[in-house]
Amino acid sequence: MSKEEIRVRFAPSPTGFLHIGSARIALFNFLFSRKKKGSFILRIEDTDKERSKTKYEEDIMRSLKWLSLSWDEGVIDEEGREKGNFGPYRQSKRGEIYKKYINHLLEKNLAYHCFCSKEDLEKQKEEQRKRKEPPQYKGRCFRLSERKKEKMIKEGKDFVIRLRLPENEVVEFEDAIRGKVSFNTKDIGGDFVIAKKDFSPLYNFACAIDDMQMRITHIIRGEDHISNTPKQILIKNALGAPACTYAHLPLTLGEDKSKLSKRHGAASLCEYKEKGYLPEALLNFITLLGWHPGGEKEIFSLEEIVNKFSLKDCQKSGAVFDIKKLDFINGQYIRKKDTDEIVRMCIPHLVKEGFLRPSFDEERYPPAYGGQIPKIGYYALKREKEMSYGEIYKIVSLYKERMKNLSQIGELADYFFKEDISYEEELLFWKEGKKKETIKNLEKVLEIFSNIKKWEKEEIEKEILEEANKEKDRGKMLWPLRVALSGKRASAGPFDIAATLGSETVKKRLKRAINVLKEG
RNA sequence: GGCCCCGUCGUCUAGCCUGGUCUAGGACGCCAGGUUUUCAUCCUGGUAACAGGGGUUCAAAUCCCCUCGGGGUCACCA
Repeated sequence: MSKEEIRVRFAPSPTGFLHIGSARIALFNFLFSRKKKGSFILRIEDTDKERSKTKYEEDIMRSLKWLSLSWDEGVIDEEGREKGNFGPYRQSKRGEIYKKYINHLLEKNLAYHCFCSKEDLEKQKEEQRKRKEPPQYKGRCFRLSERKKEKMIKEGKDFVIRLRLPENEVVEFEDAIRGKVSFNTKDIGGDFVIAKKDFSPLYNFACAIDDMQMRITHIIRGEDHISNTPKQILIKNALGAPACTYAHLPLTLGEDKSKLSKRHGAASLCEYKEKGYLPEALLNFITLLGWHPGGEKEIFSLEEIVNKFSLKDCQKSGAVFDIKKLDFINGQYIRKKDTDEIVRMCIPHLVKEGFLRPSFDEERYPPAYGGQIPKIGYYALKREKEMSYGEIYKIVSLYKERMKNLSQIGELADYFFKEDISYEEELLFWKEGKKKETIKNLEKVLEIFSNIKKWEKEEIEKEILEEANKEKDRGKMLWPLRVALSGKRASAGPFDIAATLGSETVKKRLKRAINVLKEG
């Protein structure tokens, strides 16, 4: 490791699924490290034993991998393996390291035991509030005599460890996005707690120690950490650690402009994955949330983004997450992507919705999302027939240009996967079309279909169009045909549907539509 | 409330540092028209913003100040 090496970290706490907002923070760290040819480290901040869960840790890693944000150091897999020379990379495994530094600070008299009870502290704060002073712990226990302190520890009295702060000092740091930011020590709550009685560290302490010990050069994180920064700097200063650069990214906001959270609907990454958003599209979209390279291009590959990336081009104000734009970008990516891949990605959605059942050995080919779907047969449950990969391919390609996300395939193309379709009788009428005329036209179409030799789109189109063009308004024939086949107000084109559906089903649906009209 | 951060179309943003080229550009959305049997796509056009007020200056979205507005944060959580 050379001295100049840029080192950044993403340090989530596994207390929930990976969120769009945190994914964005991870992304910016990743981009910066790649741009600077530095290292990207994944550290798990699991000091909160109550709320940290392995399943969340797994979700975080899986989501990052899904987005192809790979990391060079840190916790690398679900089995708990790690990679890198500055581990452990889970805070829960770093107890000894923290203890060492706490003792060091205690010895140097830069930290001290505090025996004040919660009630005591509450009282102190209350008095300060009355005097209109900023509430802060001014170091009452710092002045305790050595003898008294020893005695209280021996008696087993509860205590915490506090960091001794310089009074009325300005802490200043350089923020790559905002420039100079400064705080006065009197405004940060006084001598704050760095560890509990059992020497287990609190967030700011663990974080500062880790960043120092892991030689992080650039701390890129959300704006909500801006007020933690002076505390962490104070800790590092007490330990004589070198300063590093900070970059506080603006927050990702919900529609109400508050910090994005669960209550703003689908917030976890896996939900977007399940809805059929492409990782490249999501990545492209969240990159644009608070970053812009200038120019008018908006669709970028990860590689292009890395090349153009700069913290200077980051926005200072928060960005509202707009699903409409994500949909647009996702649609662009779906259209651009290889059809085979889109088909393979759509199949799990069709399986999930009960349209298809793999007729191969599921044990051998688990149809997991994103996994490789074999190009062999499926069983269409609602049509009670086998369906080849080729058929499914045809259907999906009809919708490739129409989908905003892959999970729409089921509701959009359901009539290909169901034997019986239903619809309102009136839907069959074109404009002010009459029932009699519609029946006549459908019967005509049925007759043409019965005489078609080659059941191919071109042939069907030629024959039908020839007849339909006899009318001034060919919709009179084409609209009822399309509705009879799809049952929908909006669908793919009638010739595509007919060709894909096959002559038997087409004729059956036409006859049924005619009957519906005659009986209705 | 204290402290901190921020403020260009409804949304994401370009422009701001290094005032004039800005009657403020692009994208999403929305609206209209064209293509299409329908829907979607695609094409064309339109809609809409410098938070407000003071300075500085020949000239301010751009520099300074104030006000207002929004957000973040104030734990023995992270």
